[in-house]
Amino acid sequence: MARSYNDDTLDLVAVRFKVLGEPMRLRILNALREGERTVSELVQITGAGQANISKHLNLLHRNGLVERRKEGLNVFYRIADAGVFRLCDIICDSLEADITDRMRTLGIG
Amino acid sequence: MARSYNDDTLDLVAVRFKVLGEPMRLRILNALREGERTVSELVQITGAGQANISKHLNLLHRNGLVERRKEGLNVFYRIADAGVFRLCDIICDSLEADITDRMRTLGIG
DNA sequence: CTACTATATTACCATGCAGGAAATCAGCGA
DNA sequence: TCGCTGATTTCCTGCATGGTAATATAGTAG
Repeated sequence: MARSYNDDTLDLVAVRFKVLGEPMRLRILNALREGERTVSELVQITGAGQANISKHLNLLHRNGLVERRKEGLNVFYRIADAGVFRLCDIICDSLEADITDRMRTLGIG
Repeated sequence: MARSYNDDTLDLVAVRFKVLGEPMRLRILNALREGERTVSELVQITGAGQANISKHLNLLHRNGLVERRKEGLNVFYRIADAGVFRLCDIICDSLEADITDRMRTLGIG
């Protein structure tokens, strides 16, 4: 608790938040939740273009969120930092609390 | 644990990540850590322009991250969701682990 | 009323970036 | 070698958004 944040640290934290602030990247990470996947599999799962997925994976990799493993023609990606899902859970809790609050404010709850 | 994420949920989570993925907004939140502040105070603390801070505060407010209180000419903002700092702490831990890993890879550690 | 202050809003510019198409690279088999 | 496939990279376009200056709004004091 009570960790101190200087501007440089906040910049780094912001970068990571920004990386996670893209629906397609979250879908990719979510698809990797149960284990590693090839790029093609991720393309099929997400329905996005192959170049698009590749670029997102590159970004995720550069930011230490996924790891890669080459095997023949295929490249397998996997979650490098499971803490991501903890972040998502916290946000979901917060979102739910937010909705509950708004409903209470509106007198629905 | 093992919360399920559908696409709609991921979209909402991404929005929140995106809101937090801006250094200036993190600086604002960080400045609010010890208590409420007026817009002017935040302008002075962050060194940013007044319109800029106002817009960021508006966005933070719309997304349920800060609350406002009017008192005369001043508007006081405060943290609405302290979970934000938990998120930052998790990311910082992750960043530190990442750096440690890279140093080990380089044979420094 | 006017004048002043604190916020908010609008208009505009510049940058960043997601997405797609096409070219390129890499690895395998014939 | 050529051909095929998976993946990456490059180029381009359109949209979103951070920053700033100017304007507008709200609240206070005189």
